[in-house]
Amino acid sequence: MTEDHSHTRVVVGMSGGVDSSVTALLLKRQGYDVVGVFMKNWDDTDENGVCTATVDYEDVAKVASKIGIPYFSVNFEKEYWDRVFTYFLDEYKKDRTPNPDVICNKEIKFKAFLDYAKKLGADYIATGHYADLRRDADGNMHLMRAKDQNKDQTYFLSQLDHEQLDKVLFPLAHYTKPEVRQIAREAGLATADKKDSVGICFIGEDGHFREFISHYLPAQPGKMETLDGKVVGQHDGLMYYTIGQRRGLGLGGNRHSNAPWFVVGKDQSKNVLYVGQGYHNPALYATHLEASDIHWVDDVVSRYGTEFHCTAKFRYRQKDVGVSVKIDGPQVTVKFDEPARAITPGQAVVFYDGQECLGSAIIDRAYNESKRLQYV
RNA sequence: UGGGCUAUAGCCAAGUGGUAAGGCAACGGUUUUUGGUACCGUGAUGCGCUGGUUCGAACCCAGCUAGCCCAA
Repeated sequence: MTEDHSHTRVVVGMSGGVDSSVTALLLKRQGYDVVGVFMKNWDDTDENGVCTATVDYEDVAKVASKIGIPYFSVNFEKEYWDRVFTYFLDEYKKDRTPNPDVICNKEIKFKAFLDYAKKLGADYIATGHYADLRRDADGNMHLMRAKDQNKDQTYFLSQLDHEQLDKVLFPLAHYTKPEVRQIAREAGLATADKKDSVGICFIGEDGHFREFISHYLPAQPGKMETLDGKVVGQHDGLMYYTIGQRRGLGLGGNRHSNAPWFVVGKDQSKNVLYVGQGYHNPALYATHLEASDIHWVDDVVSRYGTEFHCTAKFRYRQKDVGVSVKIDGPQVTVKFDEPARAITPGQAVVFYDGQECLGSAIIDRAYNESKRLQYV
């Protein structure tokens, strides 16, 4: 039996990429009243007056026309600047490594955009995220990993709550990326073979990370030292480096070792970047961490109590590992079953119970047994 | 200014007469809705300089230059 969705309005966040294009297509085919909306969150007009968002919006127009849905764009530059970009800069000022996309989803795509869609009379919003949803017997929505485990994006959605998710559809939940592209090709969508976008939306894909931040924050060069205090080079500013980073140090091998160098710590008060050789450098391994800004999709405490075992990942596209969680008010302590590498302040620690994404917190500190690791 | 040692790509470093390994860095690419990581690819017509021996030298010889060590 096919349900009649013709009176259910879904506003699709269309980025001009293949994923959101197919999202709109699938919903249209299912008979929903689909409206495509392009979110403009950043003014990326370059010195030539060309704006890549314009190109993306043109792709949205082509796809929407092909599918046969109305479309338009909405501007969230102000909200994005205030809620995402300001946070982004504040974190870098603290020499931490923020994850703006997690906040963007929380504050813009599933808040500002959701509110906006409601005003348009939307029953749901939909995005091209690879994630799944499951409603339990009590009617509460749960965030689940996508069928395509390789593309699963629940990491970035981990700060949403079930009330937000109640109004969301993820049509790509059970499709793999290759299938999505195939659908797009068969439907003749202009974005079928468009390259996936990567990188922070406001920085672009060309890896101009340093140059970009230098426009907003003053860089303060200093020394690179080994943990035993030997000066081995100069750094361009602590904010440009993240824990576990290899490239960009410019340090070569020496008579003692030809192993690659990695960032193994920072000391903001001394403006020193600590570096060490070897991927498995002991200074990169932690046994537990402390995090704040805890956000649970559902009421985890009533389900598991304040102490429980689950799995977690500390960076996107990393396999999750077993952890013991202890919640203490606004703080959470996460102890790893096995030592974990490059636990970085500012990044999200995302919790899972099997296929379900429970929520996340933002990492503040990492420890190796009783010793706090010097990471900021 | 007596003796000894070493001088090979940005940094380490193989190679001791037959036509320049490898690692690190750097650069390019793949992966990736964060920054990264990982993976793949790219380097010396030349081995401190100048001569010599040899069919042929980074490798042998001489001189020079630089650095290190030991004696003073």
